[in-house]
Amino acid sequence: MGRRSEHTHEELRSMAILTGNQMIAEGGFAAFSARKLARRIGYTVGTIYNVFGTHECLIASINGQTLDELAQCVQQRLAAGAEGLAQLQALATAYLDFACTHHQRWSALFEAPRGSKADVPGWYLAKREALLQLLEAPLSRLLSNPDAAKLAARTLWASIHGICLLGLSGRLAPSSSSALQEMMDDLIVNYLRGLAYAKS
Amino acid sequence: MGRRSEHTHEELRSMAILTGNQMIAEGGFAAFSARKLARRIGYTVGTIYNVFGTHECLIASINGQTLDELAQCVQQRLAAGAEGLAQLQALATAYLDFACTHHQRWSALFEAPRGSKADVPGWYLAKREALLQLLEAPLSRLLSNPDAAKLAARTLWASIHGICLLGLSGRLAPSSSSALQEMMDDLIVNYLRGLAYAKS
DNA sequence: TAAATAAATTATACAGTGTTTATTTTTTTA
DNA sequence: TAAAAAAATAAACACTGTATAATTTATTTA
Repeated sequence: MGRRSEHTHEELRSMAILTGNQMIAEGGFAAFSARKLARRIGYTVGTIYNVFGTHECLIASINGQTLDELAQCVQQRLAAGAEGLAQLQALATAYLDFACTHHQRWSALFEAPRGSKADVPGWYLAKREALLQLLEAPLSRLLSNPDAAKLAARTLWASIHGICLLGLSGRLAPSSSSALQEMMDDLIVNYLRGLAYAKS
Repeated sequence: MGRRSEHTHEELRSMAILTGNQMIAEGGFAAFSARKLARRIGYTVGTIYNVFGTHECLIASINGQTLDELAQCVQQRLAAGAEGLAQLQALATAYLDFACTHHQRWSALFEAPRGSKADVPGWYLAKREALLQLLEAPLSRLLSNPDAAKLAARTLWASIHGICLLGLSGRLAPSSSSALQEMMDDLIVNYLRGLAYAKS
């Protein structure tokens, strides 16, 4: 079979991203392969490589979709209108909730074999940076010093991430959802209280 | 070639673990494969499977060695005699230093494709638990409530881990060693101060 | 409209991988 | 010395990502 023109380039692209995410959601990152994906959308590996170029870029595209949904989830919860500490807690909770609900897909964000630093697409880095900004904004309102806010955002971001990662991968003793929620609150409440008392 | 008896079972075991760690240190987890390992120690894949049973168990054995060295590193720094906050900072610094120095091997601890929860060897879980205990001990001395100490240990452990992971994998904007050290101190100092003021 | 060109899809091949099985060689045992 | 057990290999299986050549269709050109 040769050229068929049943789907445009963009259609193929979104079909692949959708199906890829389904595969990961069903069987985890390990259950994903370009060949299986191609078979599921009724095409061949070659077509996949025609559209995405390389395996790494294919995965980045699939994970990019997950990042988008994650960002949307967090942003939505932020719009609920909490302020200060409560806002940060809401943010962490939203992140944790998403990671729990879309366990496999969220894990896949970090299971992609990392090649050289440069071949992660720029638009993917931008999506990640946007998420970090969501955390930095409320911290800037809480802390007067902008540099301190930047540092606090990165520290909190990495810590929140660590709790999710170790918790959801079962590398931490009690990894029930509520136990993780408790750790999240513990982290944010105490870290922020520490920051507040640092001024005096 | 059949049986040769040039090396005992235990010798083969340690040869494989040593060489496996070398391979990971040189080219990262992606550069590792059972076949290459076998070739490097002058044997065949079959022999590797004879000794370790499965790929997952082989990797657990290699990573177990890394965990041992990590624990030794941390314990050594703990013996330096700091107390309280300084002791926790020393612990985090030791962890970060090890992760920096043995970047690839440390990363490999978390890059192993995770199968079902049950097929991680029990002795491997024990090694991890021992590391967590190193953190819980000084916290127990700092906090009167034992449950609070347990929670604090897990929260801190996961957070320290998150900073290392995101930092060393380049998923955080400035990932220089000193920047990570700054984040570590930021986390520990403020989190503990928050805990201290919680009592009053 | 007919021919030439470009584009998309597949088929095929290559070098890997983890894993299993049968086979061969060596050592130990009886 | 003969039989049994152990250790190592070779070969095969079903995969994987990737690259290239061949084929079919659509588009453009003459």
